[in-house]
Amino acid sequence: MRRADEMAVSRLRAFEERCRQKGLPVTVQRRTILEEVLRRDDHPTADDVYEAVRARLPQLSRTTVYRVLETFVYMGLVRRLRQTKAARFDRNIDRHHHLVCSRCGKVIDLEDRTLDQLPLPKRKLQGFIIEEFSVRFSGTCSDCQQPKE
Amino acid sequence: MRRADEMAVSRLRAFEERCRQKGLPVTVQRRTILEEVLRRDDHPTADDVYEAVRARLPQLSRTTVYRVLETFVYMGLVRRLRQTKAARFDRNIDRHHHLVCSRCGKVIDLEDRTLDQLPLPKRKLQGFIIEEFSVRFSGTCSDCQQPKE
DNA sequence: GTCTTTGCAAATTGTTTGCAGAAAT
DNA sequence: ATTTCTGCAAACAATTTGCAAAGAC
Repeated sequence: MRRADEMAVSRLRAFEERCRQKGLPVTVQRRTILEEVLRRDDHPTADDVYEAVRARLPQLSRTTVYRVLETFVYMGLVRRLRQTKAARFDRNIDRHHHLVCSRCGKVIDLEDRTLDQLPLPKRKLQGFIIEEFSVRFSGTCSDCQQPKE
Repeated sequence: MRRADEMAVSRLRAFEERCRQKGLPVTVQRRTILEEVLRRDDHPTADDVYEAVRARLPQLSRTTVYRVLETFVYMGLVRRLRQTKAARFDRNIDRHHHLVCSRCGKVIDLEDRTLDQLPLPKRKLQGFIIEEFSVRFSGTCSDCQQPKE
């Protein structure tokens, strides 16, 4: 079993655990949507997830996908990104950074221990209580560098 | 004349200059919308700008605001932020960072020379040609820390 | 006069809501 | 049995488009 699969399995267990704690039902939709999001590293939009999961659950509605993803964000299982017009969902909840292509909107994860160690400004910055940070690099991805057109 | 006003005046001149270079007409709408955006440091949405400018140009349409802001982004006069559901526009085009309130969505600029000096990863990172970067801190702003409710 | 922009209305895209029936605990 | 979820239809929010008239150069 690959590393990524193991991670997904343990995250699915954690999900069921947390549902029980909070009294939330574990439904097929929730499990299937979570599997899909954990499987992907391309930060799918709600609609991407909908299209992908519909293959397995044909009666699934777009509304449910939105609602379930919202629940996952609330539970801290996935993260919502707003770098592009449609929100994208990120299975990676650890501190990490992003490369965003300014032409096609593609978002790629960047793990970088050096960046992670940016000192979190000592607690209050302009009255804010800082909880997280991440660095966003923007530029042109390799696909978008090609086309002369 | 205050510092900010001087900046706005020179930016308005730069705008007219660039329009001439590119053969783009300088219209009342464009000048008025640009004045409004340069006046504000609160990253207004297209709709905020529309509401504000409508006081001076009552016949202005929302469509025009969207189109004009798009043109400004294209010309490099302002920057578009997508931290919240509706896009916000930022008059500050120099390298800077943001504090984003995770409750109310407010975005505050952060100037920090130390952060600016993060070494831009040497040219190609995962095939990307990096052009810019910025650090985004998220947390709870002072207004949102109060309400017990 | 020519070319681009503007305003309007309508279409699109992304997301949310109300409600009745279905599923999970 | 109780509570929460799901699907549907419809509402809503943000943004975009087609087209004729108006404005800038």
